[in-house]
Amino acid sequence: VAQRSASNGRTGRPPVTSRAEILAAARRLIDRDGWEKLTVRRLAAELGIGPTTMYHHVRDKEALLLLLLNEYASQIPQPELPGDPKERIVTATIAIHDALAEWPWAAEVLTANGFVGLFAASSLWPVETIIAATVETGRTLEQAVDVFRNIWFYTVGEILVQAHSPRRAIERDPFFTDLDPAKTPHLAAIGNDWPLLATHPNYAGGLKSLINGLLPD
Amino acid sequence: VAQRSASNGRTGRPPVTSRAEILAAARRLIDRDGWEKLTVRRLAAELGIGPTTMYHHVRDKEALLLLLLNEYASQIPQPELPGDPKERIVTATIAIHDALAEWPWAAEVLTANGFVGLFAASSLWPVETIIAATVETGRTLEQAVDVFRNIWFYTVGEILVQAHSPRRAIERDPFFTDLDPAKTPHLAAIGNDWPLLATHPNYAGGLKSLINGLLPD
DNA sequence: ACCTGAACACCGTTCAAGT
DNA sequence: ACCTGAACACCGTTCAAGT
Repeated sequence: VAQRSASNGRTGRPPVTSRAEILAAARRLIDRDGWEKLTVRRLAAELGIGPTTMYHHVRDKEALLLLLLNEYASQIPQPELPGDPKERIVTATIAIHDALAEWPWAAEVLTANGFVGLFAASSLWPVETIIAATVETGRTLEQAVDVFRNIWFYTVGEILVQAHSPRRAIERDPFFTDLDPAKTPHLAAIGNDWPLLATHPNYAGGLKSLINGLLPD
Repeated sequence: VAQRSASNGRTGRPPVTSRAEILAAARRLIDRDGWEKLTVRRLAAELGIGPTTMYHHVRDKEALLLLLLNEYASQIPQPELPGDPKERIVTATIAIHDALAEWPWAAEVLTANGFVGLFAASSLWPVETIIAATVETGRTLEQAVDVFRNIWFYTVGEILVQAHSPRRAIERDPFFTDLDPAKTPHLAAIGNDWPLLATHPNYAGGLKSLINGLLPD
């Protein structure tokens, strides 16, 4: 590589790594050790490079996360989309949801960085699909953006809450114990059953309800 | 105070601070310098105590945040609740939403810690209200918990996304510029207008749609 | 009983110097 | 052109020693 660079007309010290290698290592690190363990220094160690070399390939850590996110998002496969607009919205949304649910840190990056404006073009098909389908039902572009945003709020919330909820229901034994039944009768009745009732996830069901509420026939 | 402690039968070095003082200082710090600036060390400096004294009053930083959150949540005033169950849900939810929207870091703590199980009893009235109202519409307790969770997802998502969205629409000038109109025609058409279309917030509207979708008559 | 500073094991980032 | 280590300005937390 160094030789090629030289014959390429480029001069100076040959690179020891590249943006692509950095992104691959970051993904390896997250998959192996978890999202919290992705630090600039650990990443450098993973690559066997100096702790500050990354800064020659990526602006800073935030930019790294954004690159990582877009790389991941661009790999979300576009499913068969149904003809019915509302069903199409459901299908497209579930595709984003399931992809993000597998990589909850992605949703975290997304929230932490504001909004979809940071998505690269390659990952925008779900957004386009939802907007287009809404317009197809007779709504204006402005209303369609609104519909998308509401769906987005719901989806982000579900993923983040789910991601941080304790896996096992047993983790916090005394749940709604010692509640005053006079003030909160229902919660007192539920008591320790809350985790049981609340754990079984039904994202698709809630999503359909939301869409039906947003787009009544 | 030290003297009283002594006459109290207590011995040893008199305390220089208390849990209440720590919580008050933390809130002062957040309100003045922002949520990101709340660190154990800055908090100690704010109080004029050693950087590690906090650990004698609060288990660790996470516990501090939870205490802070519950203190804040218990201060959410309970509004007049309408008789109609669905309207009652809207009113109660908007009360939580508005309180959390003013303190977005609270929503962050809440997500970061899983779920409502961490709420102290004093802050549970909105949860109780939503569950009770849903049961009143003829649903089971299990369905009511589901309704609450869906509302919670939507609310948390809205607050977190809103909190991290850039205040001014102008911050990222080239928005959906240079999109391929063949692949994403609607987004290409929207282009730089996205921030304009997407900024005007309508939480209450989306919430009502969600509730209508979840609880059809 | 309560407080303290030193210390540990980390962060992200800048920058002058080196190849 | 690219890489490096030292350095800066921080974190949260533990713990022995002090009052």
